[in-house]
Amino acid sequence: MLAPTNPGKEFWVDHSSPSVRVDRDPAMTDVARLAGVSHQTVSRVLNGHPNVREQTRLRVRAAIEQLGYRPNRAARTLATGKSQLLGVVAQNSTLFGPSSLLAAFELAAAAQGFVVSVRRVRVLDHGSIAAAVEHHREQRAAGIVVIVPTGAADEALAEVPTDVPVVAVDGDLERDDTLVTVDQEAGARLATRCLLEAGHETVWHVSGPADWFDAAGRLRGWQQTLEEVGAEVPPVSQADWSAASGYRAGLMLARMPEVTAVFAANDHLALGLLRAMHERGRSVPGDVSVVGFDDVPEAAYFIPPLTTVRPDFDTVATEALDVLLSRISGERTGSTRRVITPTLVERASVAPPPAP
Amino acid sequence: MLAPTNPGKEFWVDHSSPSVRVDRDPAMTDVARLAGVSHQTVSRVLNGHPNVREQTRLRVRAAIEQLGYRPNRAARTLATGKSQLLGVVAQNSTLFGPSSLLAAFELAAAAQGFVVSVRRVRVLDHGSIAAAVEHHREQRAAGIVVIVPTGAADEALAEVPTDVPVVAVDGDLERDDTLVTVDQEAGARLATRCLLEAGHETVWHVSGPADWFDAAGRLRGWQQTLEEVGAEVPPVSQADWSAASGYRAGLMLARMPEVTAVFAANDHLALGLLRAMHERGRSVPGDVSVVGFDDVPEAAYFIPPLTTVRPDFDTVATEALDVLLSRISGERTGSTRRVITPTLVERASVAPPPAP
DNA sequence: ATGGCGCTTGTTAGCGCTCACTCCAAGACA
DNA sequence: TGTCTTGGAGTGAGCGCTAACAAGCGCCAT
Repeated sequence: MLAPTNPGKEFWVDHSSPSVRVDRDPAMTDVARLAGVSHQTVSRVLNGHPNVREQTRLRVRAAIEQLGYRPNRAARTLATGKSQLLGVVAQNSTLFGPSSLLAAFELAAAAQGFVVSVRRVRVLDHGSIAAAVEHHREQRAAGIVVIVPTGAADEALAEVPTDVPVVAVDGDLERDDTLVTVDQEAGARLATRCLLEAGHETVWHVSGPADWFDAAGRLRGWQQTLEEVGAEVPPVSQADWSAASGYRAGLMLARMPEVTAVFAANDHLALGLLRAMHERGRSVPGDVSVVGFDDVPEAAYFIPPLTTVRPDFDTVATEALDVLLSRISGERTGSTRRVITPTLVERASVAPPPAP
Repeated sequence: MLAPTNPGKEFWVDHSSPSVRVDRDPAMTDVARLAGVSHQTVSRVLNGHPNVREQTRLRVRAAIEQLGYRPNRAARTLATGKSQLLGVVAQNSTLFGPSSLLAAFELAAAAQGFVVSVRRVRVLDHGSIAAAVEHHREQRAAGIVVIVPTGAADEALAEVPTDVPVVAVDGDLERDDTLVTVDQEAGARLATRCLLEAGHETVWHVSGPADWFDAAGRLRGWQQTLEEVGAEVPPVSQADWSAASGYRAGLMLARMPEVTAVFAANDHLALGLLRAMHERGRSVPGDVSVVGFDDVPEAAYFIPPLTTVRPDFDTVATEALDVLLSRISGERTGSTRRVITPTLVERASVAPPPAP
């Protein structure tokens, strides 16, 4: 029985020499045949197994090269039960923070030989998060990173089965036991203190959405700093993260002469604020000082250049990867929290208050 | 031989009733056993095959539910030779355009049941692009999207083997035969004409990096429009995409009183430009009018609000997906180019030139 | 009766890889 | 000389799924 049993699946043409497989990608057995070894030896070469004679190794490598062979990941995943796949769940946003984080994570993961699959959710509700995580579990992802900036997202995460390593980013320090995040409170403290030290009696705050941990943390840090020095805590302007809402808040604040210092929960809010002040004839930093948060690349070119707080998203990403990988390898099992401390970037939007 | 031959691989505990698999995720055969059917029937239910009795279908679904069964994608990929995986090659940037594109693509692909794996490259050189594409081929990606904004990237793409569908985004209209891109020239024409129609004698241009197709297209559109109306074509200020370089260009332009209208190749350049003008005491739009490109969310809150060109990245993404999927299914084979026309968003940074 | 057809279901053979084995030859040591 | 070890290779089973085929059933036309 040398002839193929199924003529429709003839892979080898026997009139050419050497035989050339047609119709499909070369597999390990094809390499083995060409190199005159068994498929197992090919596997050993591919996986860097030590007990292979140098000469054999070279023959196998040559055969791989000649055939243009590429290992089939699906087969490997099936055989080992492990994948080299890392899942990420992120919200559908082009906000600077999340984008930077994602890019840095993808780069770091690729450097470690992992494939990253990103699943975006339109809204941060329970069902969406759960579905996205489920999706990655179906792919047999080795580990999952979930960006959970709101309480609702965090609650969804709490119910995820624990048979696959999961690390939360931007989550709740009180709740998530495996978490990497920026120290929002520390950042807010930096911003607030910077304004107080410039001589302002107190600092006003334009806050991000109340259900975001980032916003809540920045609010807390701001409030605590004021209370520590015995400064009056003015009412908070609620906003979302957009320049538009910063502008609206700014329009109100511009009318109040007692407002001389404002800490905006992010740089885009600060941008809106700057424009409102400008329109209302209040000079920044002459009349009003402003500090932002995020250090977007453009912040240095706002009018005036914005003093802001810079969270190191690269570090957040690499730490998240580090924690995830060590959980995957099983060497870390308890709760692991990493909190990245941001730094203050001083530019030209802060000055002493105007003389009364 | 009822006892397992290998005691180390005992999956079934026979003292409980019904048998419960331990140690591994449930597989199709487990569902089949519980439902009292063959695994093939389970497969048919999962794949929506028509010829399954309703009662059987329900029994299978109940068993799936009870066991918490999730199909193993790796096994399916191996068996079918096809994956539901779409690879994306993108540069490591947090620029607004690429980020939006990526997010929109991921969302659209997920809606179609595809998994998206993103591979970032640090630099857009030949080797990096080739390696990233190769990586996706090794994953047996069903199709690949490559964002190729520069000539070097495009050259690398030209050498990619064609056994997997590839669509280029942001590439060269002259070269790539499967391409989705924004009509940069049309956008630039819109911007330039808008300034000319406001009464300016000519329009200056701050250009993006020369090796980017986007930058080259915008430059061409600008130049052609000026030539069409017989306006003088002033020298171009070369820049990269950053606000910093826009600022530097702006500093020069601010010193030249004959400059009354500037078209910046993107919004960030325009932002830097605005600050330079502001610092040098040239009012926008009183003395100088400015138009940008991209319509970043903050553009409406620049000082003054920026008139700009808006490319619809969502459409680019969905078109790219559409082209890719139709190539994967084999229904489209020839060259397919889709060019998305941008629109002008008029705000407050354009006005007639100052009276001489 | 007999054959054929449509519907439903089961059986079997892979997909390409890894893992746990076995096998063999060449030394080391008693 | 016999036995044990060790490096280098091969063999066979099986990961969980799909595709192709076969088989059983009831129904109709012959």
